[in-house]
Amino acid sequence: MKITSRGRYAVLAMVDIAKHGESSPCSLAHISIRQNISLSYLEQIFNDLKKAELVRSQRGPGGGYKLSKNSSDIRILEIFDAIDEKIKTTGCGNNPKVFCSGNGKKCLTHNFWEELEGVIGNYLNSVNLSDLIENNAKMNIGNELRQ
Amino acid sequence: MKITSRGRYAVLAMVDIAKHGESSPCSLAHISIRQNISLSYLEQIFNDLKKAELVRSQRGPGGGYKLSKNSSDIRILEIFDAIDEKIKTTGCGNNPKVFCSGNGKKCLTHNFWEELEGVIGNYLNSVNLSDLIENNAKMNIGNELRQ
DNA sequence: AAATAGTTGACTGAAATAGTGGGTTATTAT
DNA sequence: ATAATAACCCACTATTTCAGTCAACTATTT
Repeated sequence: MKITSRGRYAVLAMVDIAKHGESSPCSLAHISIRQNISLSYLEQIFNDLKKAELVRSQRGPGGGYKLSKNSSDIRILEIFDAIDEKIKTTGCGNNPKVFCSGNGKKCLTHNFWEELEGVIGNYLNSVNLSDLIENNAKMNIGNELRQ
Repeated sequence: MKITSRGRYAVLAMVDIAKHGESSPCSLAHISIRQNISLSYLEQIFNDLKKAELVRSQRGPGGGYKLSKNSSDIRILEIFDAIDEKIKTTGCGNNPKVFCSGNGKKCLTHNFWEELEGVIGNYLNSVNLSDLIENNAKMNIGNELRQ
């Protein structure tokens, strides 16, 4: 169970932009250098981020990308959705027609995996870009569940 | 971000055994049929589960695997650990020497990914096999975080 | 002795991941 | 105008991981 580089880069690049403020657009070339991410790879990722309208682009010299809304209004889950970083814990992908076992019935663990999916989704939805800049990242949430 | 078949199968097979009770050992052949999992694949998985002492084996006719402790004492996280299903959200694997950026410093998002790792780990640690049999799987935990 | 069932290790096909590379188009500054 | 910049777009590839197969061997029970 791991997060892809694509997912990590997307969030990292968005934080980079958010950190730079609203003043002028950030070029991918700069992000690439600052965060040590391949430029071409960034281009692919930002293609998706733009389609999802999380960023706006500006071409030409001095151009780059800006957030399309306030950093406190962009949740990490939105970024995941934008780049199609799926949270997929079940084997059947939750398609009711071809459930886990293939016989149309949920397997013994299906509900559990769905719950896990919910736990992860809720957390990703509870953190936004400005939280990450403050670097507190809601440090307390995980502990509420500790036994 | 997804769980491998290996991880899903391991938990599913363990639930299968737990469900069958303490009476007689479960053969992998039977689990294979009941849960629709390749036998050879199960063999590999149980090799690890045995090494981690989550199950005990009995060879020969009538043999198979039994849980090594009470089903309520086996947490899902233990199963993940046993088969080396890592929860790996950071890019650097949390090795302090080669942190995210390669320059020894944590990237802007490092702490966030670690927190996510904690959230997932806590959940997996809060559910045991007997919870899954009852199929309630602590249905309420995910909702505590919902906003 | 035969059947059962665990144990072990090597091997393979397919898919996903993580990039690379080259070229095109729009915009700005000189 | 023109040159520089930076977004945009598409095709391709190497590597790794995943999922599963196959074959041979060993221990135990009936």
